[in-house]
Amino acid sequence: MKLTDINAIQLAELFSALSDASRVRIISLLIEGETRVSSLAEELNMTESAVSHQLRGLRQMRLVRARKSGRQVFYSLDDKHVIELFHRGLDHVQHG
Amino acid sequence: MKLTDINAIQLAELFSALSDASRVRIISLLIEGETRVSSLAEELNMTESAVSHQLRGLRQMRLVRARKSGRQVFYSLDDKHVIELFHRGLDHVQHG
DNA sequence: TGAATAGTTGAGCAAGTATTCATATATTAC
DNA sequence: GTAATATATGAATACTTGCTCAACTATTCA
Repeated sequence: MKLTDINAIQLAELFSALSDASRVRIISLLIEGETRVSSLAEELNMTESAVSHQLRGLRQMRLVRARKSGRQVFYSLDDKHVIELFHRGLDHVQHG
Repeated sequence: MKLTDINAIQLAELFSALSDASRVRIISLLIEGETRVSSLAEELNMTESAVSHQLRGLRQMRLVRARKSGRQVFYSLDDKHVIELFHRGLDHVQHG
């Protein structure tokens, strides 16, 4: 496999994006389409602050993108590879 | 996406397996084939104890399997889905 | 203008994680 | 039997992470 240390760290960071149930649920909602922060918070039953903190991490990894409209901020996925990873993982946990 | 809370947690756990650089490197070596603990430790420049602790986690997630031979223990991958996830992730970090 | 709303941010804390170190167990060699 | 080797394990420690709370910015509305 001959993985560089850098690659190992980058891979770990990528998978870290999906290594928390809150982020998994955020990604799953964003797969449906662009969603604003307060809607995410409501659906996930989390505070807006908590959601915002997670979105910041996802933004820094360039996995989501923010679009501001008035005082609302709409988030959407910025990386389709993550969707593929998500679906592969879901297949795995759902049917072996 | 309609993800149950259970599914979200399971997904997060699955991705957690690859969310640490040491584990990523362990998996990458095991993709090459069955390897004993001390070889992993040497190649990864980690103590055998640290490797053993990580292997325990991977074993509990049923991602690796142990085969004992004399006083050595050989580990191999027990879940080919993880290899696919690994390769998808690697594609992503290597060429965008 | 001021009040209300949507979201972000930083500090602080509790819980979780990866490693080290010392010890324990199992197997082999003598 | 004892000594040496390979690995596993528990405790301790340092670090990381996810959340809450309070304060802040930006925008809309009256």
